[in-house]
Amino acid sequence: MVEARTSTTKARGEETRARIVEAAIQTLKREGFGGASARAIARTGGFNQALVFYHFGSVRDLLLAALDETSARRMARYREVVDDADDLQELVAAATEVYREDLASGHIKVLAEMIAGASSMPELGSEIVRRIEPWIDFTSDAINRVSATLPFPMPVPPEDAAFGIVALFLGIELLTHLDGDGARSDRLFELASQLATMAALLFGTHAVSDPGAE
Amino acid sequence: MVEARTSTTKARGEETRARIVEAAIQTLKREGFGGASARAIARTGGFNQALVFYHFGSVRDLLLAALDETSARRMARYREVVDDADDLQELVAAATEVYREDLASGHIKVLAEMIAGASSMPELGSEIVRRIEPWIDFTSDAINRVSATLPFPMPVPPEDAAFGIVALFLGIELLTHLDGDGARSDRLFELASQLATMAALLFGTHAVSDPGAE
DNA sequence: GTCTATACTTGGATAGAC
DNA sequence: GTCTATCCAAGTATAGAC
Repeated sequence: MVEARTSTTKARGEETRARIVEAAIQTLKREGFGGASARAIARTGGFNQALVFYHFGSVRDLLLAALDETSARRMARYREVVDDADDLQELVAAATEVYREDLASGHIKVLAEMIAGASSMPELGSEIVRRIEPWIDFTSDAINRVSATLPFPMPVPPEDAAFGIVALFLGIELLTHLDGDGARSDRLFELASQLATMAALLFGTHAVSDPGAE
Repeated sequence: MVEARTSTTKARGEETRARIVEAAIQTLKREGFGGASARAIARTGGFNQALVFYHFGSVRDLLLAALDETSARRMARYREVVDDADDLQELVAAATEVYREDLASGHIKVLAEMIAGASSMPELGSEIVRRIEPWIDFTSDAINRVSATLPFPMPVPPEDAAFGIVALFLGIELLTHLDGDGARSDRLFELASQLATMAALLFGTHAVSDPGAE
């Protein structure tokens, strides 16, 4: 069979593809949407500029592939951490942990750059919308799950709260990477954690499943 | 005196300057940071591309001037509306009103594009930080003022809350202009308003100035 | 699949005429 | 102060050699 040779070639191609995507993510993180040209990405990854077009057809499509990749990676990680959170306090703690990782991984930065960049690239907006929906759904599900442990019905529709939280994460990312100072966002998460604890003390969490509250 | 002729020339220059700044704001709104080239801005305003460099020296400096202009305009308007708000409900109502205007005026869009664009333009970040500080201070002051009317001490430091609110506005702007659908952000503001009303019913506002609470 | 070379386009910026 | 013409740098994308 010719498969042996073909699959080796294919494997090399896939490897290169991955290197290009990784370089695109790094470049988006460090130089933003405007700095993420085929040339800049190739410089970052140490490969030839023409490879971008061979493997992805256009810079636009490479950037979307980069967003898909970082999005998939982070979604896996968020699920890991957030699915373990059974009440509001744990959920806030999980969100804090995972957000700190994101400052390093650059996922939210990549997302924010792509969203802002969409204004100057036709047909990009709708592609990005499709890629954000899963995050709003994910957040919404997490809120739903936790709200079931509250002693009173959630005063806000989970979908709206989810939209707000995703927006907040994006905004914090924009501001935090602007002055390179993470102190203010750290304090904000710290604060959220304290408020969650306070809410737990005031109202008692697990009230639904805790017979003592009845 | 030569002043008569000079002042006329100067006036024409100032007028053109204003036209260029206005065109820059429009272009930033519609085509984003990446689309706001000297040529695109000149097309929007119907003037010559070289004027950008004569009046502002560089595109970068024009964009900063545009941010200054829209920022000053919106700050004046925000003060007008927010300074009238004496309690939490009124403050939320004022914020909602003014945010709806911003969707049209494009101020937050311009700000968000500039922040994201800063990653790909050296030395831009620190200039923008300077221009955001007043907004955080303004928000912080408003929170301070309103928190004095609460029957209990604010459980969150106003500066941190202000940072969070500015971030939230930025994030909402990014998401809202992405799919061109303002329904979700509308619901979010609606929700904030309901929560403020709920808080007022539960705890009673104006408790500090209301002798009945003592 | 990867590289070099190159065609073509757009953008920042300046010189010099008006 | 404004316009035309132009230079130069950087970017997208493709052709064709390896």
